Amino acid sequence: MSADVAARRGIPDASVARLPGYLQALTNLAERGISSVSSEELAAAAGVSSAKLRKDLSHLGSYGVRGVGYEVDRLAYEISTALGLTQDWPVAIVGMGNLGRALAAYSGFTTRGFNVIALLDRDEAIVGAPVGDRTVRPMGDLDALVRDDRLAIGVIATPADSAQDVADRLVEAGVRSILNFAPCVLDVPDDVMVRKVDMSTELQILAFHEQRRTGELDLGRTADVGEVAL
Amino acid sequence: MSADVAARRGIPDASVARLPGYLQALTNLAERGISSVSSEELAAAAGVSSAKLRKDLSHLGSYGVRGVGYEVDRLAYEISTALGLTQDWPVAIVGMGNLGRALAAYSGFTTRGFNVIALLDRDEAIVGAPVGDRTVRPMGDLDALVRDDRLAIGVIATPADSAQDVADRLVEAGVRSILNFAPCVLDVPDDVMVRKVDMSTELQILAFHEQRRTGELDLGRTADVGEVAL
DNA sequence: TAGATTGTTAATCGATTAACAATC
DNA sequence: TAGATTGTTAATCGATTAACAATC
Repeated sequence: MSADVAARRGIPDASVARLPGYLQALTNLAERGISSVSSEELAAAAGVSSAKLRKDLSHLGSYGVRGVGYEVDRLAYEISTALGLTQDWPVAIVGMGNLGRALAAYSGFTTRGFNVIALLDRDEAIVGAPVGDRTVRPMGDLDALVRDDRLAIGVIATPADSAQDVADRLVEAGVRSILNFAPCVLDVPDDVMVRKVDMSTELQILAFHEQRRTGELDLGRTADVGEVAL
Repeated sequence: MSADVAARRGIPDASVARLPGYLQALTNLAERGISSVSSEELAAAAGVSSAKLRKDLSHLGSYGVRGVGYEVDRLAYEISTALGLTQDWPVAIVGMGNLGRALAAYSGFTTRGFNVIALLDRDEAIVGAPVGDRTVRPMGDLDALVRDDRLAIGVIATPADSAQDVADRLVEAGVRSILNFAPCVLDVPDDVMVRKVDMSTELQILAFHEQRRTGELDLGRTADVGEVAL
């Protein structure tokens, strides 16, 4: 199977998840005026092994030159294309609490490939209020946003207890990609993709390893004590 | 090997990453007054398969009852213990921009298992300013925080270009667990654990699938065109 | 006991890694 | 050509899944 066909078929999820990191590293190199890079160098910049990088890139096609490396601009373009970032995706943020406001102000959103076209909130008391240079809109605007502005991605920044309701409304309006910041599992149809960002989950994973670290001192003593009866 | 020993040895990373989700689902059930749950029900609540749930829990020990299920409170306690959440971990947030302020106000941080003991910023112009009911402190306070307050986890909420510098200072002060919100790779010693939360990475992954979805209409036509020569 | 559900096994699947032939 | 580095192969590793014996 040619690389071209591989690119059209499925790129492994694990590879897709690393492409943004490569793109970021390449953008960084370009800003520093570097025009060519080896897999070894790019892998180091992205924090992965060079074998993994080359394997990942091989799913996109063959854009390197043996003995030389990759042209930074070219590879960045190819990854952007693969990720679908050559067009701007309209994004709406729902929930104008602390987090929602921070996300609305976050420049990373508005840069490459995304365009925050609306801020919404369920609470009528907040609707109409200004947030940055935008005005908070009611949930009822969702249908029009999907229809008229091709809204594709919904960001949920509400508390957990209203997240499912917001998700239902997004799906009903026709949004099929959701980024969920609320600490809860969303129930959506199979054709809707949800990705979750959860800070407390990440902290808990850190706590696990931190505890393991401090607990290690005791292991030598407890390891041969034998099993503890239930 | 007994389950007890398995728990003391390594729990697979993939399992550890799912434990917070189980804990969340269990907390939810407890709040709704449900005291017993089967693997099938809990798995549905956490959004995983029941086989995966049972396999994950088996790494912790044997806390279910065959033919009955799991006691909600007991299992929540065991997972909390495994994750190291029976103690409070002191956390410092570095970077008091939009995101840092939102994180400082985020209640999810202050609840179960974590305690935000300090907000810091590199910028002397911000140091001393109030954020919520706290005062922004200078980076120089890090050593004292680690020494006197057992600071264990550092949250980096700075722009990408100062994140590495902040990470260096955290490591120098003795912090070995870092949650990085800046969109960049951090270079740290092997014994320091970094987890990354990156919203634009998540958006880009959504864009990939969104693009694939809309591109699917063309696949029937292009699939049998044959290979495109490089 | 009969029914239900866990904990574990073994098979499958997908991802990672090392090594190297291809080739610039 | 000689040196360097890609793209790919094959081996290894770890994670997922289905099935079921153990047992409440």
